[in-house]
Amino acid sequence: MKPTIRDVAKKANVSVSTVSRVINQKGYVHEETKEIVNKTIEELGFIPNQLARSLTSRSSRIIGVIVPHIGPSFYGELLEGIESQASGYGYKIMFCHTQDDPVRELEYLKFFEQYNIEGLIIASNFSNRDKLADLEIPLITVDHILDENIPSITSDNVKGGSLAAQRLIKGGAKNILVFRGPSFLLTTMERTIGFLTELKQHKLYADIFDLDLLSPDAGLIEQILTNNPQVDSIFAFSDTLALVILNTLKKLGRRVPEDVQLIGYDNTPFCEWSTPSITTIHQSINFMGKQSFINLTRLIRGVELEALHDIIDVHLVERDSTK
Amino acid sequence: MKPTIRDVAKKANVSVSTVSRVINQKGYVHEETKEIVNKTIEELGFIPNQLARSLTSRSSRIIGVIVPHIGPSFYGELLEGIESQASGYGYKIMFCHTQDDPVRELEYLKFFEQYNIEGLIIASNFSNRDKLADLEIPLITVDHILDENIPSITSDNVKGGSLAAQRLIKGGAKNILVFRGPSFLLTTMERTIGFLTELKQHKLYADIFDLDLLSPDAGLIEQILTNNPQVDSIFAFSDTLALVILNTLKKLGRRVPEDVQLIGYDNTPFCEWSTPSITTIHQSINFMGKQSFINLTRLIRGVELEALHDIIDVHLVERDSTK
DNA sequence: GAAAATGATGTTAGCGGTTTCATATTTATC
DNA sequence: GATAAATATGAAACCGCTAACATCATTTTC
Repeated sequence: MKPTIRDVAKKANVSVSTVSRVINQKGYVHEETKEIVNKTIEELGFIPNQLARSLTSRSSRIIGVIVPHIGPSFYGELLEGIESQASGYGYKIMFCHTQDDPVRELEYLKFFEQYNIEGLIIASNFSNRDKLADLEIPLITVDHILDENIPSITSDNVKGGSLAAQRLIKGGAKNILVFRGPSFLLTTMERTIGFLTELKQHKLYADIFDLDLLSPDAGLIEQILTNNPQVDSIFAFSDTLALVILNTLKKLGRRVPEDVQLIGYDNTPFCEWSTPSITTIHQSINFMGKQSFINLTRLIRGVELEALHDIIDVHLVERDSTK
Repeated sequence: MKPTIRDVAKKANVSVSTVSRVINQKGYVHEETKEIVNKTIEELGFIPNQLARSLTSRSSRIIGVIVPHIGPSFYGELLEGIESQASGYGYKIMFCHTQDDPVRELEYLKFFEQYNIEGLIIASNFSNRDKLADLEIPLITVDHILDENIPSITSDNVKGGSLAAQRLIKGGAKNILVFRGPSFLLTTMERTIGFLTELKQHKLYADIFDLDLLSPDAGLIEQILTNNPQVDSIFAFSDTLALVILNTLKKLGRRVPEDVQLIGYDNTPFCEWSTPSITTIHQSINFMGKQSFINLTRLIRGVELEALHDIIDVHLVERDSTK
């Protein structure tokens, strides 16, 4: 049986409240007593039961994280960022992946409530927004903005789109194609706006196609590229997408970047390993994770946030797929 | 304030134990009473406090998962497999990533103990093995075998090595290079054994180099390949590695698969998108995650495992990088 | 129809901590 | 030296829930 605070108290010949004071470094405890208690804790290998502590203190030291999935790059890295920051603050994270299923969202929300989580980070496109309002726990969204009033950490997608446009224009873009993600995503819209605005200033425009960012339909891409023989510049909204496009271009005998320039998004490692390597927009995903946790702890402590919506900078990574 | 079981009891004009019986569907409750209680629960939006439940029932419904990191493919997918299975069983997972740091391992172990986790899945090469023995909670390792007596789920790495060898031999392999991971990993050793054993039967052998599987040193690879102009077949222990090798080969003007055949490992999505696409060994990572959770719940319930060490099958995925 | 079994419900003692309050001992203040 | 303030400790209530036990009504059994 695990030793409890009472075991420690008995062995150290003090009361449980004294032991509690020592553990929590709170209230008056004589230096000598403290030493005895600490020694006893050590001897017994006593580890306070966080579940019991949470019951009285009302702080579980657990935060919930909701992501749509984990497998491919983005969310895994985000999760890693959040977790590394959280552990430094003595918080544990409980995560779940909803696969964008509204029913699962609700299930998980209930789970989280049962465990008295102190805060919640949502990195998925949450459907049950009204339920969130009832939740009454600090909440922050990452990579999405669910509501004006819910604090968020997002990447500067407008700038990302803008940077991509600038780079393609610099390379002499005339006939431009955009392969973007689903249009209901905020990130998609923002990048599109940034990109098109920049083009407009140079009296350019682009044709836009909506695709799946993670497992793009290679056949569709081939068809689009075949139908657009004149294209000289492409902006893809994920590196994965860029990779498939690159491959298809090669297949069709178009040279990159000589015939067609290509820019991806995310700066995933394999951009560097393709031939040619892929120019891309770098997002500081890990940092976004860390920052979201930091802001969440502010909310938990009731400290005002510097900005309700925190926008993390992006930058262009020049490689060989642009002129 | 969140409603408690007492609030429900008072409003429904019953005792707390009756409410408890209704919640847990345990013991005798009159059908009518049950309905009243359920209705009251609904009205009040009562959600039982799992922390308090855990305190008495001694089951936290939390399991811990330790991975070295999450970012790139393998562990993210594993985590996703574990989580999807766990949530179906009403378990929540708490995870941490240790970055193979022994100090962090211990910190996390303590964290987990505080939360009375019911079981632990370790997917990292755990250093503090003696501490695990003290832990007294069900434990399972994935992708590693820490100890003869600790149940494990691993991939059939010997077969994986063997399959790769067979395929390369089929393609006429004569001069073979192996780019593997760090030799202290069990997976590395097993694949090596499987591969070399198969070669030996055909009176072949291979030169072996140890590299980093996730962020391989491209310069070193180029050097090795330059020093081995006669090489006609390469087995890389990760797809990432294979991709870098592929790229380097192209750079050196060697054709794949005509001059050099290449086989990767893992079957990550981008194998399909490179030119040529990469032949690889498929591991059922998600399934391993699920299976590890299922076996863990057996251990938690005290049910005998069918096999202490469960080995998950692998298979070859033929693509264009082999002859 | 009395004894035994079953159904339905309540009372209460924990689970392992925290925290308030009471009490006792020092130390500081005028 | 009396009073106030600071230090040190313990007893006990409580956090929200479960579960053992007690009680009483209703059936079943012979």
